[in-house]
Amino acid sequence: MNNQQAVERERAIEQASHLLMHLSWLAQKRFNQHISRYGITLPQFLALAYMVKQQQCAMNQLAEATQQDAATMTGVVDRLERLKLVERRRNPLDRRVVFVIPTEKAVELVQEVHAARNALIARLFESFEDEELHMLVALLNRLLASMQRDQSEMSSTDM
Amino acid sequence: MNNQQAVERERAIEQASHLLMHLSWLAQKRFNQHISRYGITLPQFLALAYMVKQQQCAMNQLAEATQQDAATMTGVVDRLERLKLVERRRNPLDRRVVFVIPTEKAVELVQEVHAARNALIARLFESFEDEELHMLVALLNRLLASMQRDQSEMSSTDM
DNA sequence: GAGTATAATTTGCAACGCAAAATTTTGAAG
DNA sequence: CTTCAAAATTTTGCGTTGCAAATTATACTC
Repeated sequence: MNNQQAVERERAIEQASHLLMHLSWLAQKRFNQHISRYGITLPQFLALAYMVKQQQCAMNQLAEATQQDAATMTGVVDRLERLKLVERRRNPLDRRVVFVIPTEKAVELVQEVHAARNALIARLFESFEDEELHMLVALLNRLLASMQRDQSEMSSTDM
Repeated sequence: MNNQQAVERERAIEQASHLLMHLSWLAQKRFNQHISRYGITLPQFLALAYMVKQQQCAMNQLAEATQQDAATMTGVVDRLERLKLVERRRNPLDRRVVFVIPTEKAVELVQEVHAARNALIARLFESFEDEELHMLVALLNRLLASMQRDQSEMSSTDM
């Protein structure tokens, strides 16, 4: 009954907790491994992918969007610049802000990585029925939204 | 029909691919943030948690279980030792191997972190019905298994 | 025009991650 | 018993991330 259900839910939470940690650890290792073949790192790729989607963005946004510290972002963009994957350009309207712009090479790279990544993920889901896959995607979307909400609460309440 | 379904599946794979990357990035940031309050890092915690479960293990196993390089593991264990969270002890039967043993302090720490983490995760799932939560756990379990299989294939075929 | 806020960068330090070399110990073959 | 290859761990060295604190350049406000 009610009590029984509460116990079961708690057990499920525990499992979910462990699963999420383990899974995110493994997934990240795997993604990193995959991306390193293209000569860049995961933080670099995340920044690059966001830029390609936005066409152009300030260091500011970039740091917030990828959840990286501004100081860290400077270093990441430095390395991307060295690799000729991005260009920095000051905003003439407000010379404090720096726009970062992906090069052609970067756009191609991101597409390539995405395609390869999708192939990799497709293999993982081979044993999943269409329905299960869709269900999982829907649930993960909600979880992600929940995490993002949590994150913004965190930063607004300042801990 | 069939074609239609294939297209939809492909789209779902794409979403899943992006979701997994984004989610694992966020989750890891969040876990790290959470764990750093206890004065240790995520790699350190993963090693610690595994040790506590096993009571005792070789550097070897520890590295494999946590998917970290043996050389990296040495450093991680060094720091845990400095924090008095583990002890190193050579195996008398084979003096090449080093057993790592968690201290009392470590056992308590792991429990504490787990409890706090569960509370954190419980908040994330507040809007999930019991049924949805169980469904997600089941699906994630399968995904994890799939990833682990993939991982071992990777290492056996050496890329 | 002085003072404050904002965007980015710099500096400095600790932890990973990983390749390559070195060390210690084991086990097997001659 | 000696020699030599294999195994477990550590060391060395280098690049990247992560983050706190200080700095710089620019914009905005009074």
